Amino acid sequence: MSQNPTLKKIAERLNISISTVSRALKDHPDVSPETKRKVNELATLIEYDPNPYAVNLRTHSSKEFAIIVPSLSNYFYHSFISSIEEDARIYGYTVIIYRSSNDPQIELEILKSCRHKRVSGIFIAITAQTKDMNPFLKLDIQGIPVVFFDKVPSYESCNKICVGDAHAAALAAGEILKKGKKNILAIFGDPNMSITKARLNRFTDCLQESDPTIFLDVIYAASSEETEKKVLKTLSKGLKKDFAVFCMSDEILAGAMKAIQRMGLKAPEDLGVIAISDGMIPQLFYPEITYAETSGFKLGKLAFSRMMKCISGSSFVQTIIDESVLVSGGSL
Amino acid sequence: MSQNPTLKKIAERLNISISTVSRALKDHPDVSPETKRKVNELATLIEYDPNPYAVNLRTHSSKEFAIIVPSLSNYFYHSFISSIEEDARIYGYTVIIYRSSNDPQIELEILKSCRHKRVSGIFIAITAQTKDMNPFLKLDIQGIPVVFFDKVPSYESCNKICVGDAHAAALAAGEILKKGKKNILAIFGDPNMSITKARLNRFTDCLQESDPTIFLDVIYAASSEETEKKVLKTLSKGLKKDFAVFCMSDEILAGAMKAIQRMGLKAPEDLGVIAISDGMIPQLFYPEITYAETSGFKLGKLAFSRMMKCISGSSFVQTIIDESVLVSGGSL
DNA sequence: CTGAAAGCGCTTACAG
DNA sequence: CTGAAAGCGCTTACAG
Repeated sequence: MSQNPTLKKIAERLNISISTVSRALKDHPDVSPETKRKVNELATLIEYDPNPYAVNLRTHSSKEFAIIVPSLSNYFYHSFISSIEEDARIYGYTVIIYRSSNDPQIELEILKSCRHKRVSGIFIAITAQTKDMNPFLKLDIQGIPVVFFDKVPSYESCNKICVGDAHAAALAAGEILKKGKKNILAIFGDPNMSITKARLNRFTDCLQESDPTIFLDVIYAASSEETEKKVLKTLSKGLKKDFAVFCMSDEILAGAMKAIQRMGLKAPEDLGVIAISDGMIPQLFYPEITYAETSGFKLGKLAFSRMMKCISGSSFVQTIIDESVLVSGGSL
Repeated sequence: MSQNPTLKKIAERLNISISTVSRALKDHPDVSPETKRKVNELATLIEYDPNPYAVNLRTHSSKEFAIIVPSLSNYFYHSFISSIEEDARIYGYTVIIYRSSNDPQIELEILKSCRHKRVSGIFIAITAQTKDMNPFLKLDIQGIPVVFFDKVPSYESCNKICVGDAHAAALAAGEILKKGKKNILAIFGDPNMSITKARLNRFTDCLQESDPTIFLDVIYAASSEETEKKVLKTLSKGLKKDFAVFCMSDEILAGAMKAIQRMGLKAPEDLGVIAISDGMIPQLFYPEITYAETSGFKLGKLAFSRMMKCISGSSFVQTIIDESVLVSGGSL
């Protein structure tokens, strides 16, 4: 059983005290250059690395960020996570990824575990049912900063980094108008989610304000399968003139495309298709689907810099909105 | 600053020793029922939860599993991770997810961090370039079991849980033969990966043994984009009779489908399409793509039970192969 | 049945 | 410049 190298071992081998070794390793000004050299040499040789549990027990800091997401099967979250990991690495932080499975109960357990582990900070996209803000306030009191992203609570006084839902919806609506579409089938997700509300309101407002003659059919679907069924039903009634389908998310886009292909229809010839998306699914089709991009990567950068401000003691909270751009794929 | 509840606080309030509190909380037989009751009551009240760092420092065990994957943008890994998380929760373990980004250097850092954190066990899908087995042996010596899954090393003496690569390839080949396809374009990924070799060998063997008149064109592509380009080139030379495309992975399937759609071709009328896949991408198309399924979920169950055997002291190693099933989608 | 004590590996105020 | 000592919060052999 090869034991891990410890400060004690280095101290013994070098015949100096543990305190001095500890200081030498942190380049403390008190220690002589000569001692530092010797200590560092040996430390490198035996691959010394401080025991994180001991350090944490002493210092109460973990150099660890937690990212909590409802689901992992989502390209948007991947890019968010990648983005955070990239920055965290630079600052010497480790990233732990937790998945709440969209279950408030599991989310609560994860939060508790984060509290006990005294993580340095938490990035979280909450579940659709998360109502109780108390666990988050508790974390705050303990000095663990929380940065909400994407799926955020309506509670005012917290740090939120959001996709510009309204803006993305406006971009999509604008493109629909530009292309002269008059009959719109718009499909939205769970009406409880903050993002659904924001996207829906702006989308309908934009269309109706600009052109009152537009016929807008709004439907909701909780899953890809439900979307497919509902779209199929609508399409099988026959295609209207200047028809376009708007999908508020990737999941919905997947279902809609299934129905469209099933009916043997082609975009943009038979109908227009446009979505709000992270860009993965739109690119699987030809022509690629036109979409308003929600970039997890950019959101990650914004969230990380907000987090670092919290850690360095800034107590004021902020809501940051990342505006999307329109990516034209030829489907509209 | 609200301090965390500790054993000491409970002991003080109840006027008993810390040792007794500790024992009462673990339901140690030495402690009187009455004391246990009082301790548990107070513990629940003040939401006591042991400090994981202190526990680990004492016991050298973390009740934490690490899952290391090259990439997160992969439905197969999601289902694997979900599967492990599900089981881990039951046994009181936490799961940490790490992403190596397919970089052996980052992988090494992660392994080191796992070692220092003394995780209870590691599930890992290695990068395409991972050659050095030493870090894994070191972990083994330290008593940290490693279970390789999906992307596994060729090194014999370790625990491996694999997709039945050869079997999946054979399934696909069998289906191609059954449908009477004679001209096959087969697209494979990085030839260094163990899974590429296994899939390629069995695929070609199956086809050639059963029907020597079959014309097989094998190409390699490192990415979705490269696949698209190469398939486009092949297709633009004109379609052969009884033509089918085989894609060894989802990434390749995505690229191939792009090219096929671009050429305005339809499966199964113009050509057959078949893949080895986890099932997410095949279901985006209509008709759905026929595929040999590699189920991350099942693999997770197998890997977890292997891990638990390692933890309970079994020192013998094992390679487990999970055989796929064919899912017919209508594209062949 | 209960408690005092040692120790896991580290950091840091205090003393020299 | 260096070291002895206390303490983070827990567990557990030892003693009673």
